[in-house]
Amino acid sequence: MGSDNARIGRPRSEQARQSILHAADDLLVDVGYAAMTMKGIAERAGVGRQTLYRWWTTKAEILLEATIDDLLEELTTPAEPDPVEDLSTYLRALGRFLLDDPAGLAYRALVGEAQHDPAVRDLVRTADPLGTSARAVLDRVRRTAPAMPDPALCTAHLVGPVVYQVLTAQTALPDTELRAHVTDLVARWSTATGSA
Amino acid sequence: MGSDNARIGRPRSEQARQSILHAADDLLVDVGYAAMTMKGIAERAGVGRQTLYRWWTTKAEILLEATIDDLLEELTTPAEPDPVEDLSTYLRALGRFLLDDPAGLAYRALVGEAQHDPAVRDLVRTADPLGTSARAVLDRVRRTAPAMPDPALCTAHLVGPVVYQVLTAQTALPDTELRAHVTDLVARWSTATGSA
DNA sequence: GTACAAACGAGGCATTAAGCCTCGTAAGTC
DNA sequence: GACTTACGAGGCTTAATGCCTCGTTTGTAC
Repeated sequence: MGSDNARIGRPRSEQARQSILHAADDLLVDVGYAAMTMKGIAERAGVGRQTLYRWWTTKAEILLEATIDDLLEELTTPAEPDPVEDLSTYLRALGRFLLDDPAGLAYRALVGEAQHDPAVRDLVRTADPLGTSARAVLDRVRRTAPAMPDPALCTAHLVGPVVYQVLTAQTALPDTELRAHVTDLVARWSTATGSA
Repeated sequence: MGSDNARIGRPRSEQARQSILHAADDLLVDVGYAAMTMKGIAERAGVGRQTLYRWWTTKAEILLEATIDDLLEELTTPAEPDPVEDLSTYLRALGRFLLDDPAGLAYRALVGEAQHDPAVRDLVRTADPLGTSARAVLDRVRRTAPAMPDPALCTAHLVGPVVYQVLTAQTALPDTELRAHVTDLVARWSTATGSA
């Protein structure tokens, strides 16, 4: 599908760009990722197909650009003094986001496509919107949790269960489980170590 | 793509079926999931395309059937007396499996496709091979961990971080992190409760 | 304001896979 | 040995991809 040549720049008209990104977003919600086509995006946006191919290589690229701002905004939760509360709030928001929000649907579709297409894998890994949002929360917690390891590992431990549950079961984890999970993590990160 | 009509039964010749399943498996490794086609599978297996459409609806269905046995076998780890050791061994095997094993590659591709196609989502959720394998290990641990909640939740907590890390970063979690994670889980499941 | 160049909408094109259809053939059953 | 069902082969319609060429518009240089 996608070749190697990367497009640089943007459409001349910012309004056209917004039309395209909105068209992609709407199409995803309307027909799903599989039935979403470059042709369909172009038609819904009222632009020529070549305009799409000029600035983007795949529908995944368009979709990521269309949703990344919403994604980062939705996953920015207010700081709370208690670390457990802070992280729980974040995970609750994450679960809701992945299940119900259009941008969450887009993120799931992109992670899915990343399993099929190496170019999309690199794209999502580089943007890493979920990791970025998690890092923001984890940085707040770090003051009270000196034993926190590498942020990437923390992120995986923190969000892994939630993401796994949504990807495989289309379900959110119950609140009590979320709290227990976060409590364990904070305890381990606060004291010297939690294992052998 | 996939309609609603479910195929029942199998090819008349078991040998033909094996050829098809092997062809699907090989094709996945050779060209990746995206470039894998029904046409390609049929040609490599030396069967007519209609034979594929007669018994399966999508390449995902073929792939799942082709790899589910390997998958369950690879993720069956020997019992160990210490629960922490038992679960750690399982998670280590899971990480290796998802990263390196052809059946692990297939599982990732299927989870990816499940984000695009509701039919595949149901298919994978019903088969739930990873959940099945995790349950086997968790059942062994249950004796020493009376406070374990719903197996589905336990599975999400146990394997979530590992799966997330592989899906998003194509990386395994380090051994020390795995142990710390498992230690926390076992501690919580052993005592009355780990949260408020 | 006029000239120029780049991007644009439109749509034609070759290529390819999906999924259905119909052939004639090869198995298994009674 | 007749009947039935699956089979391989491949033709077909439809539709998306990604490239191409047409005018035409639009923003900039003079």
